[in-house]
Formats: sequence, structure tokens, C-alpha cells
Amino acid sequence: MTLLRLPEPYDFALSTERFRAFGPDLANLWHDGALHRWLAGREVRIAARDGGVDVHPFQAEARVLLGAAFDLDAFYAFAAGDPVLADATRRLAGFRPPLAPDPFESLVTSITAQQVSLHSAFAIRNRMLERFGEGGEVAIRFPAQAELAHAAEEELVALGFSRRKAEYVVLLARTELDWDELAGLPDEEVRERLTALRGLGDWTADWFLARHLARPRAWPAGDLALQKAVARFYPDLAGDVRAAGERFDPFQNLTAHYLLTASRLP
DNA sequence: ACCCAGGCATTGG
DNA sequence: CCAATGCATGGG
Repeated sequence: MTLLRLPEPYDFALSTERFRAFGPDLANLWHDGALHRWLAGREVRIAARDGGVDVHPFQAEARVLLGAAFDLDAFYAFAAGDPVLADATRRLAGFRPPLAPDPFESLVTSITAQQVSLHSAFAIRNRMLERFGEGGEVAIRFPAQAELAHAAEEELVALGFSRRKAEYVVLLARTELDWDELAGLPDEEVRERLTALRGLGDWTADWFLARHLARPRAWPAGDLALQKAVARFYPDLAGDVRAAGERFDPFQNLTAHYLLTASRLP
């Protein structure tokens, strides 16, 4: 094991809460005080350790997964000027949103979460992992795009996907996309490229910007949970969540994650 | 048995 | 351009 340092403060258990909050996530599985998931074709175990986390190998990939790209210092300084965020950043000190390391995985995960509760989404996605992924010691490797390209819609329907969603996933898997090029585009062009595809709307594109590309200004204004969080913490802004995002510029992504996590914690 | 949940495409005005 | 509708599951 090797120590992977992350900028302080860093709270590993808090940062990975999302992988446990809605039932187990077989691709990002918490087991024995550690997070297990596949990175670069191998399963790795990531555990909290003073000053960062223990992980070996694939430290670079783990660094991306754990959201090292976010500038928490700048965000906390910004948050100090807003009573709600000041409180949230105090309660959630060291929360660094983890990312979806793979673009295809990110989009398929979002499709499973469209409209249904995240409890349902996790359950359905776990069945997809059992059926199409590769089991490791603990976690399951998310199926690659080429692997799901061979799936039949009926197989996904049998796992609990709606007929529509099964169609979206198989279609996406069979669509040739230049992910590297996409990652280099500005936010608005990424949105346009993605929403041109069947089954991918504004909500899915925004979460892709937020959780895969880690774009600082990503703001999933259409997200039901974010709308409820904004209504709860900023009653004056509840009417127009999209416009509310401007207030948090250029930290919309971190703001969304902190508000969502704060609204889940007791 | 309901109803809602971190959407989307389709249809009809 | 906006409103209404169907979708499938899990939890309350």
C-alpha cells in the first residue's frame, strides 16, 4: 500500500457517503472500512489513512476518482461569504465529491437514475453489473461500452429497465463517440453534443459535466433533489433554481454537491 | 393499494 | 413554445 496524499482537509468516509446512502453500489463498494472499485482494468482497495488514503496501484486514477481536481480552499473562501454555505462547509469539512472516472459509465449510470428514486436506480444498476460486469474480489467492474453494445434490449428489460431506458443504453453503447474530444469542449458544447443523443437530456448532460468532467460551473438545475435542497436552504431562490446557480458562480458544482449532501445528513 | 422518486421522448394544443 | 402522458422499480 502506498499513501496517496490529498489536499487537506480531506474526509474520506464523508466523501464516499454517496456510494452507501442509497444501498450498496456494487461498482463502488464499501467493504471493511474501504472503498473497492475497478480502475484501469484492476480492482483496487482504497482506505482512509492519516494525510490521505492508502491505494496501490493506480494512484493517478485514484486521485481523479477522489476528486482531487476540486479547489476546496477557494470554495471555502467563497462560502465564507454566504451563511448557508458557510454552515454547510463547516459541517462537511473535507468533503470532496468523488467522480465517475469513465464517461460511458457516467452516462449509463445517469440513465438508470432518470426519474426513479436512487434506491431503485442502485438496485437496477446492481443487477446490470451482476449480469454484464466482471466480478472481482469485492467490487464489480462496470461493463465497457463494447460489452454493452452486444446486449439485447430484452436482457436489460429483464433486469428492471424500462423499455425506453433499455433502448437508450444499447443505442448509446453502439454509438461511436470521441470521448477525448468531448472532454476538451466547453461546457455548453458538451451539453449540445450529449443532448443530441437519444435518452440524454439536460439533466444527464449536467451531471456528466459535474461528476465526470468535474467542471466547476456545472449546475444540474433540473435535478429534483437539488431543487428541494435549494428550496430548503434558500427559500427566496426556490422559484428559479437555474438562475440561483449564478449566485454561486464559479463554484456551482461544489455548491450543488454540498447542498445535496447537507440535505441528506441529519 | 396507493404515491412518489436526483427524466425523457412523444404527442397534442 | 408549453402541458399532458407513459414508463418500471423500490420504499414509505
